[in-house]
Amino acid sequence: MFFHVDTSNGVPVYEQIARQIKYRIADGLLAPGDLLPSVRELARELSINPNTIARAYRDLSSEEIVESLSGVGLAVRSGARRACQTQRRQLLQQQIATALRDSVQAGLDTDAIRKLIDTELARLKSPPHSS
Amino acid sequence: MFFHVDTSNGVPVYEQIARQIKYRIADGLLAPGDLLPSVRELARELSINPNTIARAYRDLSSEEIVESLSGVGLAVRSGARRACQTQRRQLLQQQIATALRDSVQAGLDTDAIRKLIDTELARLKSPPHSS
Amino acid sequence: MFFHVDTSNGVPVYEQIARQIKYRIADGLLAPGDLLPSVRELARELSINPNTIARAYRDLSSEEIVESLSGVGLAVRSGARRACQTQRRQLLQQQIATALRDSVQAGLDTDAIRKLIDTELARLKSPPHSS
Amino acid sequence: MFFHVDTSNGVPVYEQIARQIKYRIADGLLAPGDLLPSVRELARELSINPNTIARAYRDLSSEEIVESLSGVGLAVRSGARRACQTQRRQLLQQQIATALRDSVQAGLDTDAIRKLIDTELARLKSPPHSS
DNA sequence: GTGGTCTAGACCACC
DNA sequence: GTGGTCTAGACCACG
Repeated sequence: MFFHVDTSNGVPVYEQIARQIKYRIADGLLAPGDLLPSVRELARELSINPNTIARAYRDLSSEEIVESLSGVGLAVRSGARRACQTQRRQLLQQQIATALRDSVQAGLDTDAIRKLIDTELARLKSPPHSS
Repeated sequence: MFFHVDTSNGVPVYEQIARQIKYRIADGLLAPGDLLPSVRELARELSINPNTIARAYRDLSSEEIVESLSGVGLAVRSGARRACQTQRRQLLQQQIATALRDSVQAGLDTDAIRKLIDTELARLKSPPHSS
Repeated sequence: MFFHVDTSNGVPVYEQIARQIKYRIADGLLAPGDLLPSVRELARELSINPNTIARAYRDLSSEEIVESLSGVGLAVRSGARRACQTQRRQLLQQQIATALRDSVQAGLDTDAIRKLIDTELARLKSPPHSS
Repeated sequence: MFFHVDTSNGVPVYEQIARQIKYRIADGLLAPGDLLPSVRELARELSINPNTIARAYRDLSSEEIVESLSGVGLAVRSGARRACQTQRRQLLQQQIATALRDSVQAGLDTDAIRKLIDTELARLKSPPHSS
């Protein structure tokens, strides 16, 4: 279990963790019945306070992505994959919608927006030398 | 001065205001030498805490977009337009880049992304019933 | 704002608080737009750690019962009353169903169950001398 | 020995098991002198951690419902039936009392409560399609 | 002033 | 061993 957490980008750590777990579930890397890494283990691994991990796990629980098997750990629930896929799609869709809406509201026309997008897509395919 | 503020989208109110002022400057609607509305006037107009307006203005000042003419108010500085245009482009570019990068990282291919974008652009032109 | 918390009955404190707030909303004692008592204030009043109150409030937030007005506090959301009423009804219904099911599973017949219920209802109307 | 254990209803598994054994004793299905199934046998049968069974048995022992016959197993004690019947009644009575008290405290009147109960009793006799 | 995040560490129930 | 609750206190963003 390798996660990437960036403590300095504004996004709460517990949310980064929850999100990455959801992505793994969406991709089938974590299948229903699989156990999440234990709170203490993941905390040690990421050098993060166990409570922060627990917070991420609690959120996943209350979203019914995982369920707590008392004394055993947290297991991915059966309907989780589909839910995670849906969530991811909605999240991206909303993010794109916001970016586009802001662009329009900032006075850019459709052509200018498309140009921006093309530039970025091209850059993603062949990432620049540095920044 | 009419601004659209949305208190429930996560973006700080002061930043929404500062950004919209920058956009107006970028478009030439606010020209160098023009005065911003007074803090208390704008606060009343938008039904917003004056501290919030003050914070937006302070940010604009420290970014050297506007300058304080003592006893008069805050005036758009001479080099502001160019700076605002640059900032706007960078901001949108970064936002779009993030959305696209996240989409790619989530496993969507270029075609799927373009499809999403087209859907959203169409929706922007003819906004849906409610949603 | 008076709440009754019992730290020794197994039910988590944060849940007792959240539940009592929901009941107040269901009864209209807290109307949409009303602010909850501040975390620190309620913590002081109940002699409870602020984090515990915050946990209750966070749960109410993620259930969309209340919304956070940045820098202002937590306000009851518009659809909250109905949701709280529904939740309360379901909770009680489930509790009663469980009690009845357990009674049946324990071998009691319908008449015996009804007798138990009548006894308890009578006791509720005229509470006993001591325990 | 067939038991119904539900790992997802909050009630500890060991308590569910202990309780069902008590119910059997109360009904005379397990008579004084009868042996409980061995820990490992019951654990295998229910696909449950042996520690959990052991915990249930330990509780029954310390409540003096069963006694350990060394080298033989756990046997139901002579006074057990009466005690189990009393316990069962008290347990159910308390559960029903709690449900009723909560209902009253939530503002339901006696008629509404009776209606709820009738609905649930009817449902228990002819269990619904699924739900 | 407000809520939100994170850390640190204690204690509990369950398996 | 597991997760869950609670306390205590620091720090931050927002109004």
